[in-house]
Amino acid sequence: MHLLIVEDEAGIIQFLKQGLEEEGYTVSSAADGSLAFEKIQKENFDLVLLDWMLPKMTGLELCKAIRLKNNTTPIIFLTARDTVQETIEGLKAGANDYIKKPFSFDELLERIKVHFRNQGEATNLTLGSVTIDIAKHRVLVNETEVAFTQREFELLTYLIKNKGKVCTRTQIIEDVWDIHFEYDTGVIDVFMNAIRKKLNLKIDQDNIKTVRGVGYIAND
Amino acid sequence: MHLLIVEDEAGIIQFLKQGLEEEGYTVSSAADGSLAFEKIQKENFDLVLLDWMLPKMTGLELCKAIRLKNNTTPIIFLTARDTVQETIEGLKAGANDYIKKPFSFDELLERIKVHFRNQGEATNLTLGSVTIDIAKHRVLVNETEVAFTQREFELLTYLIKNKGKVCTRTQIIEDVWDIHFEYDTGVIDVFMNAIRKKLNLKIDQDNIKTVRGVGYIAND
DNA sequence: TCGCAAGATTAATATTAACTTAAGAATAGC
DNA sequence: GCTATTCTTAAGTTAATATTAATCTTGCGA
Repeated sequence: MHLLIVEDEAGIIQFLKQGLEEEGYTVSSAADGSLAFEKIQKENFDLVLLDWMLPKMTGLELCKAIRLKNNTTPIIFLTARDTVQETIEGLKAGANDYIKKPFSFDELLERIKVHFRNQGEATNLTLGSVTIDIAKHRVLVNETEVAFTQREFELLTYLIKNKGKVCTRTQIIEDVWDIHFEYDTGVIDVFMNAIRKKLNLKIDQDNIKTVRGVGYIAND
Repeated sequence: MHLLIVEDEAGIIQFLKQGLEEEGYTVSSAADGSLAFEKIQKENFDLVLLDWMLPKMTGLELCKAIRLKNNTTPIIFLTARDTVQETIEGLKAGANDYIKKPFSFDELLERIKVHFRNQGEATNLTLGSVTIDIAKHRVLVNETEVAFTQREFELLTYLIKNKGKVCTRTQIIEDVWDIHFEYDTGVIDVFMNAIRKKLNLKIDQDNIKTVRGVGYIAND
């Protein structure tokens, strides 16, 4: 994980850098907004810690600039100002979070972890009595393992990851099969059939419903 | 977007619910932890606002319980306590964010939006007591689901998206049926009829009016 | 107020989408 | 290179939905 600290006070940089590196992060820093902007364009950071007040370009301006480039790297503001209004400005400008100075290092660390937690895959997915262990590539139905082939597994996890949302046939073909052109096929039906059989799901009443003319939807 | 507020003070629920509904969210509430836990198991919420202190089961316990079930719905803590240590506990337990009471409604709103920003547009359309959940491809009339076919669904959402504007028959045939040449047909009537039946709308007084010689218009 | 045209309603027919199965093609493992 | 497994295509079947057409109702102008 590669973090960028944008901050003009060398002492704070030093303090953060040391602590974060001890936690296993790779840490870079930039002393002002324009330097930071260049770095962000060049390298891919996993998260940016951004001081609200900076020389040359304020943190808020930098944040806006980054988002204008359609860059979605998570940004956490470090702000001394705690008026609600300004905080809101930051979030509106596309920041993902903020933390008020003075903050404890532990608190910052937890905040950072929260942002990564959501990105790293959850290792377990569930749908009713079905559990998927992504890491082990296993599917359990009521604690009992059921053998799934690769495609079956991918299709099922896709549906479960999008639990509660309709997955259209087009989306499925794009995201699971990675086919990006108009494509008329019956594969999805075949695999849905296989999955339902293995999970003992009835077509109408159970966890994976077909939405006629659209696609499928999984629900607990 | 469907939010769950877990909070024991009726006044706060009322305040939040009203404000959030005005913003277009669907809002449910639960007065204690165990009730909330049941609801979360049954329904798919897009986000949970969780009071730190609750009767029966504290917010922290509830949060842990939810995450134990591999449920990854975003959780925002509403906390009066602002000691760093406890906040960190919440984040460690799997919460995604917290906000300190007393908070301004705007601040809360921005926080919520931040969580949704990466996920996509709000997916609810409404017309009077009718709600359309695009993501789930469902139509609710007074909280009750009514089955709609693909065409019915498309026609209804088209009318609602153009709420307040007259949709001419030609526009409807073009946009909903995708037919771009002169075409004399009665299909629209048939579908309007079906939709009105399903929504229990009277022709004259209700939300979808006929504009004789032109087309139809939807209005709250 | 009569007649006509637009719209509503209903039933029948046509069309389309999905399910299911089986068989052939591709792939991976030996 | 052979075999077993998995993936894909294809075709038959069924069920759901869309459309047409025919009839009934209503609103509106002459």
